[in-house]
Amino acid sequence: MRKLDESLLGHIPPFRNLSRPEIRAVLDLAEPRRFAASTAIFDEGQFAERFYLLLDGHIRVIRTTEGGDQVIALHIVAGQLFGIAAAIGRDTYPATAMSVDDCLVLSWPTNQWSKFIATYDGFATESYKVVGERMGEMNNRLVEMATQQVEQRVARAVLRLINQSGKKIDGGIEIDFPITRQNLSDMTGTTLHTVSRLMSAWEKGGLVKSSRRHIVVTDAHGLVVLSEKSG
Amino acid sequence: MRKLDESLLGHIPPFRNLSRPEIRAVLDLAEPRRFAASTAIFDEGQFAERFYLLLDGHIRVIRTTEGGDQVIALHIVAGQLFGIAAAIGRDTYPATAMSVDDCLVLSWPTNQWSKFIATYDGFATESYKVVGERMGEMNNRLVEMATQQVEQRVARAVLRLINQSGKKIDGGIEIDFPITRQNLSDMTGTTLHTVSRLMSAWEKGGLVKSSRRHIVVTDAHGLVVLSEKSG
DNA sequence: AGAGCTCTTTGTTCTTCAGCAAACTCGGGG
DNA sequence: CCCCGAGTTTGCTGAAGAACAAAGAGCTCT
Repeated sequence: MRKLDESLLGHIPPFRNLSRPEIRAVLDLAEPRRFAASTAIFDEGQFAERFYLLLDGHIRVIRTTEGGDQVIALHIVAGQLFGIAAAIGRDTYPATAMSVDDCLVLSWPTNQWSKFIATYDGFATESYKVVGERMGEMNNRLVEMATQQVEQRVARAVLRLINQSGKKIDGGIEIDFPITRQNLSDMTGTTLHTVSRLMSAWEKGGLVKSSRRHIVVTDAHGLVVLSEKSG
Repeated sequence: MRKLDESLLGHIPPFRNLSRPEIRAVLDLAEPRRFAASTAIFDEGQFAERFYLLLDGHIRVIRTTEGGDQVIALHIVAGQLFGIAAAIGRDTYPATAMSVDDCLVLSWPTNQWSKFIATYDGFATESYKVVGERMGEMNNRLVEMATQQVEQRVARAVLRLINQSGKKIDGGIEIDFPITRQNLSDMTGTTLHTVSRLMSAWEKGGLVKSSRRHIVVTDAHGLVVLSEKSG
């Protein structure tokens, strides 16, 4: 296997403060791997053998209920750690990680976690910041779910997606990975039918443009206004 | 001020592995304080100057929306750390902490956090476990909010409360702190009216007994069955 | 090019639960 | 001891959105 290049990690927050030789050491322990779209990287409840860094692509973190309902807890974008059960004192993964598109990931054995934390300057801080951000996001979503109507929730979900991984194109901002109405409904606790109706209405109102598994927001401000409309 | 007794901390998880002199050192840095019922200990967004340990009483962690809606994110029971913004790389509190009943708390300056983590054996591990547990609980609630009906959600909320701080009395398990229908509705994203109706129905069905700000679960198993009823 | 997916749209019906309204009850403070 | 306020109950109405149903539209694989 070809050696991984050090420039891969140099600019990624948890590794930003590391010296060249340190990055080399980290990379030598890493296992790189490609996942095709819609592949499970690990499953909820599984023993957390490794922790991961997403280098390229998008990952969905999913929980499934006994009843078979799916809830998308969050999306991971390139440059983020995931599967870091160890960071929160767990030894199993709390949710399933599924590749959305083609993904390139690095992973390390979980037993290296405490070494990384102890050894590498800034790694602990940045990792816990990631935990904090995810917690904050979940918290916000909890509040939304408890207080907002479906239309507001879906609008916010779309806005969150374009903030996290929107790509500016002419005529708007596009979500740069495939996403279905069903996915959006799994993020907001509604049905694909309702999402479809909302999207149609928004499209008529000139807020978005969408095609199969693809969404472009043409009037982000309008969506924000909508998402703040008091129920 | 009278010196705090070492037995206070000896059995509390994050401090369990500490030696006598270490506990002494920790206690000497702590500021003990009593809060009357329904007092804010800190507010959402405020600079996280200190972190806390609840020695006695119950605390509600609350988020308030611009629209004035309240959402109860979680309850803290005696023996738990709270206000540990530092653990998740934040410098402000993500939510408001409000005493439910009379509370006795210890607190330390946040700048001691990293010292505690670095110095005291087991403190880091246990603290991150706490973060993990809360994250898990929030995650579960998110899934519930997205997939379950009101009755199931309220049933689960009550069950969670008796698990966390239920007291066995004859004839059932009581929630050992004051709680209103409004509170329960703030935990489940519904209205006090709906909760009231549910409680009345449950009382008729022999599942609970309740009076003003006080709930006793007389048939926990029945509630579990109810909470699992597929929507 | 066609078959067969998966994804999307749109219509109709039905349920759940929020909103509004008003009365009642408990408990504590003046 | 009575008043007042916080907490609770209950009835009624209406709206949001889920469920059910069915058809249409792109992609992809032979």
